[in-house]
Amino acid sequence: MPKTPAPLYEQIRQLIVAALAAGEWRPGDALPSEPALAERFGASTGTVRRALDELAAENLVERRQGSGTFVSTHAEPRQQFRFLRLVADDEAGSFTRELLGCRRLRATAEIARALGLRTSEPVIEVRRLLHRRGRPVVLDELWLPERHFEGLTAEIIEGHPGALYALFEARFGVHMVRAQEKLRAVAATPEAAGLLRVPEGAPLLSVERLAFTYGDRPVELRRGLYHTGADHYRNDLN
Amino acid sequence: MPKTPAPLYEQIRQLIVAALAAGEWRPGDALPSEPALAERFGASTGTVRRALDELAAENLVERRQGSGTFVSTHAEPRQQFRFLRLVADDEAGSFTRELLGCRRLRATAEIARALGLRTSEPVIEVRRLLHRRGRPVVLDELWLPERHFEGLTAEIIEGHPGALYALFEARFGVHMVRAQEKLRAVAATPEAAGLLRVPEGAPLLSVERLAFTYGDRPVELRRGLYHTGADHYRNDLN
DNA sequence: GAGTGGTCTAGACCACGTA
DNA sequence: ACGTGGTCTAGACCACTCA
Repeated sequence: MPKTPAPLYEQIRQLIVAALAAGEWRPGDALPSEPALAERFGASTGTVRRALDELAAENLVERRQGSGTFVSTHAEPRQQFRFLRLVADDEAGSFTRELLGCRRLRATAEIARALGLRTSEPVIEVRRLLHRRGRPVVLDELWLPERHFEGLTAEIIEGHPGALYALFEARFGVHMVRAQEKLRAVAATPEAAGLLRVPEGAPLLSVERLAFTYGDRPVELRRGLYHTGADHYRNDLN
Repeated sequence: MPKTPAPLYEQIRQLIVAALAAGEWRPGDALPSEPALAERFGASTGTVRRALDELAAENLVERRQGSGTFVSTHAEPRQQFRFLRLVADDEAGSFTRELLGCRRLRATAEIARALGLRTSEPVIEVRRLLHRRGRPVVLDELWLPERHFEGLTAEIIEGHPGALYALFEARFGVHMVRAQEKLRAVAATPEAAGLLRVPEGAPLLSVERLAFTYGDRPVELRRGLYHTGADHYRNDLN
């Protein structure tokens, strides 16, 4: 039985993703208008429109009536904490960052497997704290393949005012598209307890995140320890 | 400045939701065909189609090519554990249920607030365990407004083979549409520790869920304690 | 074969943002 | 005033399901 080819709007969607991955349009840029894209792909505007709507639903592009269709960017205020689901119980207060360290090391087996690297390939490790109302609530450790983040240092991170993902985008051309998280409750190690100012062994929410760029390529492994005393992780199911 | 009226497809969407809430079509039923609905609402099939597509995206209906559009039901195998995000680290093994109790009581202030009841209105409390590979992994406590679940007893729960939400749907006509969860890491109380067979004070994942039926009416408050030793809570972000 | 949803098109008109 | 995306329509044809 001959397999039905993917519908035209899906093919066009994939072509646009490929163009995004190739950097034809950068985050924040406007895409060509619907008629222009329809011309380029030899389809009707309705079909192109469908492809763009799918991309908008995936948060790869953002549509603005009267203005155009734009490549999503983490630099935008609304996207700032797009992947951070921790909210204060009273919904108030924002985060401040404290960088703990940034160093180069060789991937452990676990990190290599997650990121699709060979063991002992170089990765960059970043550690930091997030505070809310002066109290530490999140201890983040993240690992990045060095080949995509060459030259990342503590100074660069400290010198950037926005979110980490905005920095990655602006400086290394790596845009995070989606992520997968695994949550567990764990007991605070002595080190984590000290940094988060909780008793040793206190329950913490462990959030292991694998983040992907265009084309489902994993480019960041992150492990967060959340102190859920006055904050909680919010999730909407449907 | 005169506010633009909601687009036609959105008005139609809301009319269909109202019909679902009124029970015009029950879970599992087929909706009328697109041309029939277009006739009923005085719109083109394209517009009705858009309304149905939105409802399908919200999981209120399910579309089956060649067959029709059907009201979603938790009785269907794929929907069985639609809201349960706990998966085994090795992705294998399924759950078995053990009912611990079912009793009638008066709503505490917290339960009343969450469910939009007056304090001390009657609610039904259900407690149960979920096991995987013979080990207890989830301790659930849930509270339901009695006025929507009149006559619910342990016998009824034990006599029903499928998921709780399928039972609620079949017996009480209450279909759960979406839910909101708040996650925290907590220390096991003596009782929870005993039931989940972990040491007292061991870290557990607390999952507080508020579930809604058609029209965003909250009809269930649930608190789960998950033992995340060999399982984790999975969440996909985009 | 009849009926359903899925794809694709062409075109009209509207609402919005920008200049 | 112009160009953008948003809504709505009408109709052709395809793919799938089921009797």
